[in-house]
Amino acid sequence: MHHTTTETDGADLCAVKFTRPDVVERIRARLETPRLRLRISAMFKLLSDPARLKIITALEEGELCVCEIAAIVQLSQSSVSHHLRSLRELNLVRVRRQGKMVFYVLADVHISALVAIARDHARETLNTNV
Amino acid sequence: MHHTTTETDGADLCAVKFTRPDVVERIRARLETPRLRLRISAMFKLLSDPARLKIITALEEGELCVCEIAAIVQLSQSSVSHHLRSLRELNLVRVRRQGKMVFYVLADVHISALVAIARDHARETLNTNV
DNA sequence: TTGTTGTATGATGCATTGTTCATATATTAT
DNA sequence: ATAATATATGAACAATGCATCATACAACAA
Repeated sequence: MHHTTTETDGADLCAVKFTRPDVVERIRARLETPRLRLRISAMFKLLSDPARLKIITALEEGELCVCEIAAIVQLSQSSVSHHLRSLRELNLVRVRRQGKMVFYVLADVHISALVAIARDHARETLNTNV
Repeated sequence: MHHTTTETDGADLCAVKFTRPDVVERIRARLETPRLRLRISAMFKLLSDPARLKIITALEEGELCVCEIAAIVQLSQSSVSHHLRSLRELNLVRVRRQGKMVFYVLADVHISALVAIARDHARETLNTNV
C-alpha cells in the first residue's frame, strides 16, 4: 500500500494507560479485512481527483465518447484516457466500442450516489467553514 | 490545487471532428463550480487513505479518544493526530475535550453513508474482477 | 497497401502526501 | 513550582500520483 505502514501489531504503539482495552478489542474485531479496505480506499482515491470527479459528473448525464469527455473537462486526450483506464479497472465505468470511437458510462448507481452524498456534505459545510 | 491544471479553455484540446458540440456544451454548463468540486475531491481524498478509512470505520461504532484510535488502527499517536486534524478541517469528525483526553466522533450521517456505499460496491466487484 | 482518425499506454518529471522524529501545548497530580 | 500524561504540530524524507510527451494500436477510407 503506502509507506510500508508499520502495523507492528504490538499493542504498545500508544503509551497511554487510560485506554479501554475491551472497547479497543471489540472494534478491532469488527474492522473490514485489509483486502476489502484497500479496495474501498482505491475507489475513493479515484473519486478524489478533481479531473476524474469532473469526468464522473459529466458521465452522470449519460454515455460519452473519449473525445467528448476531453472537450468537456478540458484535458488532453491522453490524460483522459489514463483516467478512464483506472476508472475501468475498478469498475466505476463501463465501455462500449463503436467503430473508432469508445463510449463510457457509469458502471452502476453506486457511483452517482457517492458523488451526490459528498456533494451534499460539501455544500453544507462550504459556507459554515473557511 | 494540483499540477497547475491547464484549463486552457480553448476547445481544441481534442482534435476530434466527430464530437457533438451541443452535448459538450450542455454538459459543461451543468458541471459543479470548481470551488465545490475541489471541496468534494478533498473529502474523497480523506477517505482514500487506508489508515484514515480504518479510523473512520472505527468511529462508526461510537466516540473514541485519540489513543484508543491509535491502538485500534495500529498507528503511532502522532500519525493518528495528523489524520484527525485533516478530518476535523473538513468537518468529517467532531471533537470533544474531557480533561487530558480528546474524543472524536463522526460529524454526521453522510460519512458512514459514503463508506457504506463504497463498501457495497467494493464487495460486489471484489470477486468478479482481479 | 497507405493514410487518417480515435483511443490507449509506457516513461519521465514534478507535485503531493503519509510517516517518523522531535518538540510543543494542555491538563492534572504532587 | 515540577512531573507526568494526552494530544498536537512542524520539518524532513520516502513514496505515490498526475500531466505531458512520444508512440502504439485499432478501425476505417482511398
